[in-house]
Amino acid sequence: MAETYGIAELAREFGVTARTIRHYEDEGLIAPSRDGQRRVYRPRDRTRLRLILRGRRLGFTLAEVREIVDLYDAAPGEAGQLELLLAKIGGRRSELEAKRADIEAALDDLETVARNCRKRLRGLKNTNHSAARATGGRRRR
Amino acid sequence: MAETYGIAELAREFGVTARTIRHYEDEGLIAPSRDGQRRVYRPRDRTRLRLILRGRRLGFTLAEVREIVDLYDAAPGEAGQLELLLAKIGGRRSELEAKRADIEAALDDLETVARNCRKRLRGLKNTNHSAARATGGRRRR
DNA sequence: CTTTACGTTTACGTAAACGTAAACTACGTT
DNA sequence: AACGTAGTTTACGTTTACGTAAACGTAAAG
Repeated sequence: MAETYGIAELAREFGVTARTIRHYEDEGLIAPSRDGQRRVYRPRDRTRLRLILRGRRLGFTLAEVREIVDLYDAAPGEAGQLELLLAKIGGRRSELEAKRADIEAALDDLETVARNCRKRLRGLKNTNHSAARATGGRRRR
Repeated sequence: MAETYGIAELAREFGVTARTIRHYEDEGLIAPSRDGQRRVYRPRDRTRLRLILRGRRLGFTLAEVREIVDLYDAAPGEAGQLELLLAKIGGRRSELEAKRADIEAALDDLETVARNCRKRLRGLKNTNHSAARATGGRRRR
């Protein structure tokens, strides 16, 4: 067991460049172990990278993403720490729900435009058909 | 009627700076009318600004946002145009749905962490209670 | 008449998130 | 021995999305 990955391998899998992954490391979002000088990524790092990229797709900054992924491997800790962690999670959840609401709204808006669009299309087709039967020819007025 | 707004007014309402709004204009995302040199925003512009900011919150670039908002006031057009518009809308809808899926996944993940967290909290409390009754004192081990 | 509020353009500055290139190492292959 | 592949660090470059400052105009209020 103990699956490992090279940086190029990981980069290919996630469709990013090695530079990007190294950048995330510079920013403290990921911390692969090393075999001498070479970075060695393990499943745990792979998971983190997945979370990072998902965060980025959702428009979070790297700083925000770091805070989010850090929630995932917070030490077991004592009661106070756990409650603080829960509070942070609650905050992030609210943010995500707000974004989801934005998305729903955007989808609704797009659907409205699409409906309008289809209606006009039907209008056009009917007009063409009537005109075709009435004048035996092209549209035009 | 014909409600109008100054740039500062609009900025306050949406919690952005005037600079930001002007920048959106520079980038061709909004085009207020003018009273001499001054920008005059009308309800239509206000709506566009809302759409722009929503797009930004969802992590779209200004270039993407422009393409999106442009879908909203595409000219009535002919059949071909309408179908192309519908196709574009379909594309954007897919993007939004992908983002929504990302959000759902993120929410699920957070919920899992929270559940674990609460479980450990309950564990701690029970340990404390038993220890308190058994030893009349603090936890530890 | 000056202050205050709001507005304008122009232009340089900046933070974030990488891109890109250089210069080098190390390993397995041909 | 030369080559390809994968990796490393260092460092300057670039794009995006504004921030910030300068210098100025306009109009109502004290």
